[in-house]
Amino acid sequence: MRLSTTSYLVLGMIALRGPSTPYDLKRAVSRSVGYFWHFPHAQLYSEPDRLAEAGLLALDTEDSGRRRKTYSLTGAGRTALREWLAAPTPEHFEMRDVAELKLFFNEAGSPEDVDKLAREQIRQHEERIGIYEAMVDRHGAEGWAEPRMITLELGLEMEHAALRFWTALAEGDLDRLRRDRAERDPRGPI
Amino acid sequence: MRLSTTSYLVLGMIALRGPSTPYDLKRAVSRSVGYFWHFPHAQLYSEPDRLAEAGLLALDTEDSGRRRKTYSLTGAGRTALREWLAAPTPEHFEMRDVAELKLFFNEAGSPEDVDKLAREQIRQHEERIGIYEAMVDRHGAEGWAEPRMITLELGLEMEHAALRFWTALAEGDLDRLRRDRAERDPRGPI
DNA sequence: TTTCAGACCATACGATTCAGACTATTGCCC
DNA sequence: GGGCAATAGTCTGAATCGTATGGTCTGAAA
Repeated sequence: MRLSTTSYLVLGMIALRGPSTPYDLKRAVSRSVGYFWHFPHAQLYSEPDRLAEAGLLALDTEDSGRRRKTYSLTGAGRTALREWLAAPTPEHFEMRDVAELKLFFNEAGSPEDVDKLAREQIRQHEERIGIYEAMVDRHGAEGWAEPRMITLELGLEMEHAALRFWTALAEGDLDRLRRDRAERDPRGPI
Repeated sequence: MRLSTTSYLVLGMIALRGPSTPYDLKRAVSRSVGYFWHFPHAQLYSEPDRLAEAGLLALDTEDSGRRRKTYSLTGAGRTALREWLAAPTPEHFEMRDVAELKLFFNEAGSPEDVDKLAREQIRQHEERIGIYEAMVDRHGAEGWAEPRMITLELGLEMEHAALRFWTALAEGDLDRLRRDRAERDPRGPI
């Protein structure tokens, strides 16, 4: 069976959290990786069944009340996950950013559009930075010891990059952005 | 009819390029927005027909040889595009980054995995920066006058952010990343 | 003149993904 | 025992996806 990113998301989440119900997964995803990659929750209900069929998860069904289904990793599941983690990652990230698309097409619109767009993006990215910082705070100064907090740092770096860009654009000072970048990364182009 | 991001991609591209065949669109996309957002080319063949049906594009079919179909914007099409460009953009960008996912689940793998991942990402982002810089060069120092070059600047800013992160991770110096960021964005959290 | 490579161009299709509406259950407070 | 929020799960039609396949045109080698 072909394993998709969603498959590994499920395997990974169960590896980190221990045995989980689809609802557990849904909540865990929405409070972590869901911030940068959206996975529709319906998949988190159907995917575990596929994985169980393939022998990568073991299923345990409550025999009273809601009959919740709890899935746990099998040896094969853990192996599949480990192999994925160790394998090369050739795909470059994909940045699905509607704002960037609109910016690209701005010639077809009016200049005020760009202005409004930039201000809106600044607000959005500041808000997101606030959320991420709050998460960092909640885990205390020693949070960085926790491996799964590390991605937050990547998220913050990206958010700040976007914020700098839209701010420079709003202030009509893209040249300064370029100069700053050149200064900071002295290795220069390539 | 419900217009998707792909719809606006097609409308926008035709607005920028003038009348185009699906193949034109496919190439234009692959050399521009395709770098940050992947659109499967099959859609660029089917979507124009939907838009033509909705009256947003006009269709002109070659009457010899390949019978290529050329689509151009109608008034309604231009209006739809303008409205989209002027409308708010509530969605936050989505960063589909398999490397980030793997990093999040790294507890389930081995430390060498993270190391390999980081080195690979550094290579990838440096390569991509090279590509973007080459594009900038090709358009000369005055390139920034061209509106559609602006998105490249956002792309570069994001690439450098990712590069800084993975470099810091490889060097085990995430704290420095945080300090640098705090220094650069003195407004602090939020 | 034939043929062949390689670019150009287009469609088809089954599988997966998707949004989001909809339903049902549970625990708890009043 | 009514109301409500949180919990938990299902369904559906539509959109999207990757990929395989199959034409067509140009130019240069043979």
